Amino acid sequence: MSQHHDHGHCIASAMDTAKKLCEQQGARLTPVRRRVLELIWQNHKPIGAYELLPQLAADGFNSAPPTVYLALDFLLELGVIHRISSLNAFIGCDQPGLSHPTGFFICKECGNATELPAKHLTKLAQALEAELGVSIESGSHELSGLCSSCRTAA
Amino acid sequence: MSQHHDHGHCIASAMDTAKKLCEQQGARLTPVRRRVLELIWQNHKPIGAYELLPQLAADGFNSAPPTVYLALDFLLELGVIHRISSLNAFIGCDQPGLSHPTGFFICKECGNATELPAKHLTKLAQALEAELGVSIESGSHELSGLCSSCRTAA
DNA sequence: GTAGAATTGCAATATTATAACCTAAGGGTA
DNA sequence: TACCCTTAGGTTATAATATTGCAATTCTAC
Repeated sequence: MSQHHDHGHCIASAMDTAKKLCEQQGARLTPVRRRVLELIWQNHKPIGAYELLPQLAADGFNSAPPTVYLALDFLLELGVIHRISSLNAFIGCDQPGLSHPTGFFICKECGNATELPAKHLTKLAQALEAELGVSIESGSHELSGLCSSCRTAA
Repeated sequence: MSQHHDHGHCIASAMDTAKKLCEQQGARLTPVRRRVLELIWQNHKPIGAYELLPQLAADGFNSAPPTVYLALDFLLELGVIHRISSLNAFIGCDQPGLSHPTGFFICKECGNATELPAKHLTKLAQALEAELGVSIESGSHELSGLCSSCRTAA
């Protein structure tokens, strides 16, 4: 993800994919759900549930915690967002719809999160399964450091 | 980690390493800190801060949250325990003292957590640094599924 | 033995997330 | 359309996790 990309495209694409997935699954992308997804995609930084609440309130939505958590649960289930547990925050998924292992790199300077290429995560999982004799069903990988832009700037 | 290993050895070894690290660094392994570490090592399952509190109380220690969080922070800093953020829980480190990338496999059946071999994690980090142009400073990998014992049992 | 630093005790509070229960809205079918 | 059923959202309360700030104590170095 470059620093100055066409972010409007990111949002449009994410909303479009969510809409399609809902249609496929007979699920409803209701106003609150749609708005939560838009808010999460307002940039590439993870956002906390309690940061979303006042923004929902500003749009006239109810702003009690269950409102946002229900919407977040729905979007997680649909696979269009992920939870970053080390930050207690949520972020849009780059590759929604594909079932894939997930992980993020979060720049400690600019705060942007980049989804990790599934290829490497799959490879790691396979190596670990072979070595440990376990069967891996899910996982999360949360890395931090400096992104390429911030490295250059520094 | 086998199901029926000599766990007394795990504990003794962990306590011994903590003591040595403290001596090296001029840090103090005070009674609360020692006890928290022992409690964390009572088995190989991650344990939450609020589960530790009543156990500390039973030993006559103060049992307000800051007590346990101060001790946990100290042990994290010393590198003898890790935090598993997807569980809001803490677990002893197998290889304390070595600076290494950390990750765990947590069995969803028995709850035991196994530390992932650093070798694979290092390799992943290198591949990601090359591909994304980032510099990785820290990370956590939290995988779940069935451990080999539970797979066999099932 | 005293000063300064580190540690602990203690009370309050912040942050994140869920439970329980009720009301309202959509959507299919007679 | 009218009805029923299911899903979604509203509301209140509370649970679970974690931190802040300050006072009191203990340790260590000098």
